[in-house]
Amino acid sequence: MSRADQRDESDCVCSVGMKLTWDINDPKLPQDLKQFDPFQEWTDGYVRYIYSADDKNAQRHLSGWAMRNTNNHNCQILKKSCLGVVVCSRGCTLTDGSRLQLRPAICDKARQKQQKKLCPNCNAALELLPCRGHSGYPVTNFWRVDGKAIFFQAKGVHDHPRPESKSETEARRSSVKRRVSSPPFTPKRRLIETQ
DNA sequence: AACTGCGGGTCCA
DNA sequence: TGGACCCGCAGTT
Repeated sequence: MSRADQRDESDCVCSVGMKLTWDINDPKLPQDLKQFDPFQEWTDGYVRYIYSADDKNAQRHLSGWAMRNTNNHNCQILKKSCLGVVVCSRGCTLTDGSRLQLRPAICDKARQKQQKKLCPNCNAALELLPCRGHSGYPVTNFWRVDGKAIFFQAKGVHDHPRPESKSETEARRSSVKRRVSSPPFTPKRRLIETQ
């Protein structure tokens, strides 16, 4: 195993991370790097990148996918696994012709609340499509800081649509808040957001 | 309130 | 032994 990385070495438009041979679990990672990868928000597949330790997005271990922290009992390597995407159970079509693809809440409790809400478009139930892209289990992302570099490795191919990016979700949340503007008691009409 | 990372702990192959 | 996952804690946004 672990030779899955050799796939497309041919079209070497590849990243810095893929030009080198390394694994996130290696005792020694490549040193004295002269070049880094630009941050990749939507990684997919069995890929590796090497970011600069100065890259803000890499520092925050960001991803477009909704990734939650996973305890791997290794304080050197941060591991995250994908939560999938929240869709309308009826698969309704939005006015722009697209489908609802909400970002699953990262916090367990918040996600349970989220799943009880209804589709903001057609009021059908929401459905969480779990990620099964890594041999039946969620896609995993690994982050490891070493020297002036942040090493990133992903395992698995997402088998579901993309959720809203984090920034999109935050933008929507704050716009809803602005519209409703802190309701003290609102017994009715709290199905969309906020609580 | 929700996000993020940590780490103790369980279950299972 | 390692991976998936649950849970609570704590600091941050």
